[in-house]
Amino acid sequence: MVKSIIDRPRPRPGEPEDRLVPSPAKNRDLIQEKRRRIVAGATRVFFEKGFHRTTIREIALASGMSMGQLYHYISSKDDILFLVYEHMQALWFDHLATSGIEEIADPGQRLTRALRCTLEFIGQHKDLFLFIYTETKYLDRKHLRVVLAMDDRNVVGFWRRLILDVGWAGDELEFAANLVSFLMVFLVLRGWNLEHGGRGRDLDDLIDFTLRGLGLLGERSRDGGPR
Amino acid sequence: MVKSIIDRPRPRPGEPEDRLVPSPAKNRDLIQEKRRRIVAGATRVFFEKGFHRTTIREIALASGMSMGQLYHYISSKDDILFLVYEHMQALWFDHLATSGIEEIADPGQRLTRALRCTLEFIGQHKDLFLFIYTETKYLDRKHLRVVLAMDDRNVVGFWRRLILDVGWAGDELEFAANLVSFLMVFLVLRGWNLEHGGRGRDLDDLIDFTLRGLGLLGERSRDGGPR
Amino acid sequence: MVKSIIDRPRPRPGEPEDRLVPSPAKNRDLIQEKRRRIVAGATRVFFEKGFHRTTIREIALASGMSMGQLYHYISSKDDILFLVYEHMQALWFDHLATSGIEEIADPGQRLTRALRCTLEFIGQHKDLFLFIYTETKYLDRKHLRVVLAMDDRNVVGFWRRLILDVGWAGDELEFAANLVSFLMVFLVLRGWNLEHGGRGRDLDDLIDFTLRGLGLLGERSRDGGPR
Amino acid sequence: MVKSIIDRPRPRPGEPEDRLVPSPAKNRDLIQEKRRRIVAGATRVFFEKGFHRTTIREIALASGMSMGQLYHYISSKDDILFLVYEHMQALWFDHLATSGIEEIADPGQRLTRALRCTLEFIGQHKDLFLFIYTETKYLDRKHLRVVLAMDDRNVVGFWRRLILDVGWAGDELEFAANLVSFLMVFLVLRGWNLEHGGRGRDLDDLIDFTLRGLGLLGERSRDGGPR
DNA sequence: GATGAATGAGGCTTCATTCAT
DNA sequence: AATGAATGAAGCCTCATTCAT
Repeated sequence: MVKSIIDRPRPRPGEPEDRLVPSPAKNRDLIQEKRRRIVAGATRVFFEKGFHRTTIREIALASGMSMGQLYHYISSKDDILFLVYEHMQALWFDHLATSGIEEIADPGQRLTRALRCTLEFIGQHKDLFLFIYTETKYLDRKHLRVVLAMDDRNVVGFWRRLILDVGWAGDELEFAANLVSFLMVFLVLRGWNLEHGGRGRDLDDLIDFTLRGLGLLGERSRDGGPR
Repeated sequence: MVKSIIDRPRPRPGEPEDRLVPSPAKNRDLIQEKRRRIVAGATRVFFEKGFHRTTIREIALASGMSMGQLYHYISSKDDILFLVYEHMQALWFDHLATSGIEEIADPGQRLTRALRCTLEFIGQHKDLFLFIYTETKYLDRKHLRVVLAMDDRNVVGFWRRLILDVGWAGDELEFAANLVSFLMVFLVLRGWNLEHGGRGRDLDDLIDFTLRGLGLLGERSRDGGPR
Repeated sequence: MVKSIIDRPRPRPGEPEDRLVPSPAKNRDLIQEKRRRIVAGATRVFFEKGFHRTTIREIALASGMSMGQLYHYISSKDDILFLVYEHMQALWFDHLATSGIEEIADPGQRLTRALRCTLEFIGQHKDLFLFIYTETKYLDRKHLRVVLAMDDRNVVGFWRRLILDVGWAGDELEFAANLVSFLMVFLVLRGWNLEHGGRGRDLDDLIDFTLRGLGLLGERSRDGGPR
Repeated sequence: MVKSIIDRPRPRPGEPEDRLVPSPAKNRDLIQEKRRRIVAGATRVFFEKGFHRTTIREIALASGMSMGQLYHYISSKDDILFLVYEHMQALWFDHLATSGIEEIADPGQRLTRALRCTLEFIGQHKDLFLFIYTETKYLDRKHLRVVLAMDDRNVVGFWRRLILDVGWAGDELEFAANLVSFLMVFLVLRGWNLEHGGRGRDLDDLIDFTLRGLGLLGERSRDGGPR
């Protein structure tokens, strides 16, 4: 069961990534290493100027590569957006994998913990999420299809399983899993006008709201509930 | 009190819009009329290709204007994005104003009605909201500042007042109002993977979830609650 | 002889100006009045932004006219440049005419006085001269020909006559008259790096230099010479 | 002392030119070579139509480059104007450097020789000087500041030193150096109405006039004087 | 005579991608 | 495998002039 919750999607040879982000390079490890640098460099500039306003030249510079080299490991600007997305998911899964969620026996507590764990992670990568959630739609059709599938399988799927465990069923499961997935980025996407209060509270409040919305927390109170 | 809930923000002479979207044209009515056409034309093409991929030439064509004429009534591509945003808010306020919300005496029922009313409106303008919520960040700093202020005052402010009426207070009010505002676009932003089920249910489910999350609905049940 | 020195060139009906700057308007006085306003408005904006960077719209605004009205009294942007030039010459001649130069019997003193008088005038209209001496070349061929002819007849001609009176002759006369004409704008065209010293001296120094260059002042000394 | 008179200002790495005319190109030699071609091509078309009426496309064509390539080596149209200016100064200094001026021991003869040498040079590059002296003012503030500084340092500075050597001093030095600098372009800027006479004479006449104006030539005579 | 909205060609600049070295 | 120079199609915006009212 553990495996079914956190199932980090590493692309394997011959798998989607290869078809989506083709490269003439032979050495698979080198490709991985270079792409890591590309993602690292690209995000840095993307966060400042957004996807459209960032030029390939700037990405190459930030990645410490020449433009020729860059195009040796990717084949279009869109590819980079896709790699960033993939990178985000990998990071998230790694975070979850080391959080001990899987060892929690009680479904309610496991869900609560997953929420907190995810929110903490997102809070640590605000820029990344802000970026992804506003730029993803600009992927070309080909990449977009895959990203949406990844999101449904990995992210929504993750919540689907956890919610299923607390006893949900039917059509509403799909609804609930998507909604939770959506709520997780609330603080980041709306963060700008929540600056005033105690940061810590927001996180608890959001978890409470989510659980209560799901009907897992009786009445409004920040002290009670299965944590 | 009625007035304080729905307070449609029409720009007056000398008001923000004039400074933000300057035009050499003298006739204010003509400006309004032409800008209406620009917004209508622009949204049509924006929905298809997104802001960045849409050219000014296409906008002019879709608006039935020459490029020169277009630039007689706006002064940059960003202006158009801003006008679209403004248009959305005006539409929303008009919708609320004719919905009879203000006549509902009970605060809980009024909130519920406002939620439904807003969701219906957003549902009728999916393209518009999908577009706005992913492109707004690309406004230049000048326009962005105003848009965020408008959102806080008009949209968040609307929920703030309604939530206040049901007995909330303190820091959480801000949190709650923003969260509700955020939830309203859930169906639109995530709509793509909720296609399967009965469409009608989603709306009710989201209202329930929201009210329950706010602690205004006792237990999970799709039959109960103040509708 | 007096007349031959200062011969203010007022265009008469059917004269050059009419052919060069056509207008459908009938009332000659009205044309004059409107054009005065155009020149006044245009120079104001020209001085700030230069000819090319100033738009017709700005000129209309600065002249307190509509664009339609503007084009009723001129027929191209170049026309305005031409009118400005003409205006400058008219101003200069008026200045000379009221300076009493003509009454000075001694040719040397008359020349000296004319130099000073011109320099003072130019000093009072720095912007105008700076503008004219860098933009004139942008006149279209038709206007340019006339402007050059006017300059040769009125400005160079003015110096030609004065220099002739002090006893010059031959080919050198042409050379000298042109050179003096050229020297008069030195302070304005180069003024920027002569800011330090006493402004008053520059004027005297330039007169001395000119007279000495012409061989009309024995040795270098700012005290001697026919003033 | 020799060195202090003709000090051709070649831009070095990290020097002004780099900041003023940025380029993404790496190879410095290639930049030099390409810019040489740009200047050569640009001047050819500038001379015909002036700066404002010449399009970037025409410059690219005349330089034998694509527009993309052109913008690889400059970053705005103004840059080109600046490069032309710089080119003119480099040419002039080269001309002076090979003229043997520095070997002339007598200050008066050295000055006279410098005047002639400069006039000959200007005469050989009429178009260039005519162009530069009427377009410089259209440089944007950033470039203009540098151009004026260059002129003051290189051109005016050159005359300043020569005049100093013949025994001038004080405030008048500045005045005299600027005036001489100004007089050098007289023939070019006014050339159009000196076409008739013997061309050769003009040059001598101007030198005489200048020296006499400076008080270095006793009386008016075209035979005497230190040549 | 007056108004100012409308035209539309053309200006400068950018940049993802390719390819010779 | 690596480099970075080269391409050229668009992109956004301007503005002198005309013309319907």
